Amino acid sequence: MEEGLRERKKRETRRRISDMATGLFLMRGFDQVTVAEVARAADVSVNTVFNYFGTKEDLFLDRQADLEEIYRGVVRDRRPGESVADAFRRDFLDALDTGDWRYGFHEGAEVFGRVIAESPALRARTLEIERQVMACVAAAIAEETGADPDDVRPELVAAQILSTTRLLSRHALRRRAAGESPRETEAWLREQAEALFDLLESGIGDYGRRPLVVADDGEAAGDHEDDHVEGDHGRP
Amino acid sequence: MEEGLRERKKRETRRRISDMATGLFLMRGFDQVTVAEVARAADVSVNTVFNYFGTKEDLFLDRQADLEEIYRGVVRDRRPGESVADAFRRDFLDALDTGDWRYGFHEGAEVFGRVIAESPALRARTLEIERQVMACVAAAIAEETGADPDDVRPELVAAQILSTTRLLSRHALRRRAAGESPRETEAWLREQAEALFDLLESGIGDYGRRPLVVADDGEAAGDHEDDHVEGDHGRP
DNA sequence: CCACAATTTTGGAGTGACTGCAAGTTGGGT
DNA sequence: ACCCAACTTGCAGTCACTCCAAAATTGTGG
Repeated sequence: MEEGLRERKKRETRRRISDMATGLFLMRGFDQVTVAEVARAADVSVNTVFNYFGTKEDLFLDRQADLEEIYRGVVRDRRPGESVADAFRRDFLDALDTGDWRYGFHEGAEVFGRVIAESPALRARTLEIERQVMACVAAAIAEETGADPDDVRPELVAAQILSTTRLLSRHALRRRAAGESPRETEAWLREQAEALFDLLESGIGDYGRRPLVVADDGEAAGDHEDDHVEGDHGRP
Repeated sequence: MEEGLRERKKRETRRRISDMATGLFLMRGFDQVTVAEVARAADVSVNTVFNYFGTKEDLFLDRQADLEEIYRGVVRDRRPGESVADAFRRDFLDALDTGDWRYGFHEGAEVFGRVIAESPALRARTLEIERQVMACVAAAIAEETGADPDDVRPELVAAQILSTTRLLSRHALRRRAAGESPRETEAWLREQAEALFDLLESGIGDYGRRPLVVADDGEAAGDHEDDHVEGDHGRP
């Protein structure tokens, strides 16, 4: 059985709902659009929406599976001589070249990012997805290197690499949102990616080290800078 | 003005609500307790609960400000000769000695952890808090080292260090939940903390590196456990 | 073409978090 | 005693989400 009418209609309905939802969210913001509206736009009932998507957030963020598959590939298909960190560095720079969506460089990524940034619910879901992707990458690394089940290092490596790429993506979005041109942002990203991955690979063990002996006249690396701490105890 | 009756009552009410809520959540789980129940237990109206706490999750997770203050101190008060990573390693091991709550080693942490793990809403909020704490630590590092506002390294260092401690805490909770004794878990933690911080400080650049030359005969491709950097993960 | 079963869709009636508003109630200063 | 401000409360409403049973639709065998 290649594909019955039933399967096709289901796929189409799902696609229609997802597209309508994405369009509305991009246009008016996540919190300003109700699920009922999405349902009406897609010409289905609210219950049908929840039949296809577990939560409202899933209407907007439904690429987790793809992401996991891609990252698994990055780990699995790394080249001879490449470490895991090397492979991700290359993948990041490749994605930068091709404008791939996986790190948020695709066309319209700024709008996408803004919508997420403006909605607490979407931010939360994004973090949860990142966590699960991290676990997935850790599992891939563990399997690939044949690490002991009790070995925590695969998780550490995954966390550190993905922290790095996430940091780069976030800053790229912020810069684009602040009006920087794509060219500038890309150049900045390329430079920073090299710097951060270098730091990542060689270790942060010396970062911010206090000088053992206090020079009485000049100031050595990483010194005082105490005006007053800007108190930000507030809750969100 | 020292403290009027009004202030005292407010403080007491807030405390009563928080305590009642925590007690109920620990006993029956977060999702099994409604805000209305908390309100009834604290002898206030539902609106009053939301007057003190912005969301239901905040009833359970209200230590973010404390956490930020502590971590700021760890960065600011690191000793001569200590790097940021060193300071956090020391803080982690100190907390392990004193059974401090900040990394989840305090009495009853398992129940606490289980309640969080079982509620998607609480998990999400936890991630958001971790993100904000990370930003706070990054800011502290940037200020302390006098880093350029465009320098991304403080954020990277903060992310990596906190990823490490989070990883350790999470595994500790899982082990305790799986029935391991406090003594065993503590010993495991001490060992792993040293190993992970060592890896963190010296860099993960070689982790999982594929061999450059492939022996052509047989199957020496690269799915054996000898293709990752050696390191002892001797367990007790 | 006609049952008949399996699956999908839908409406309706909840639940629970959270908001806004207008009316109490209380504490502090005069 | 009086008043203002802050705090509390009840009430009505929105919205995401769930449960359930009744249609509507599709696939299958006669």
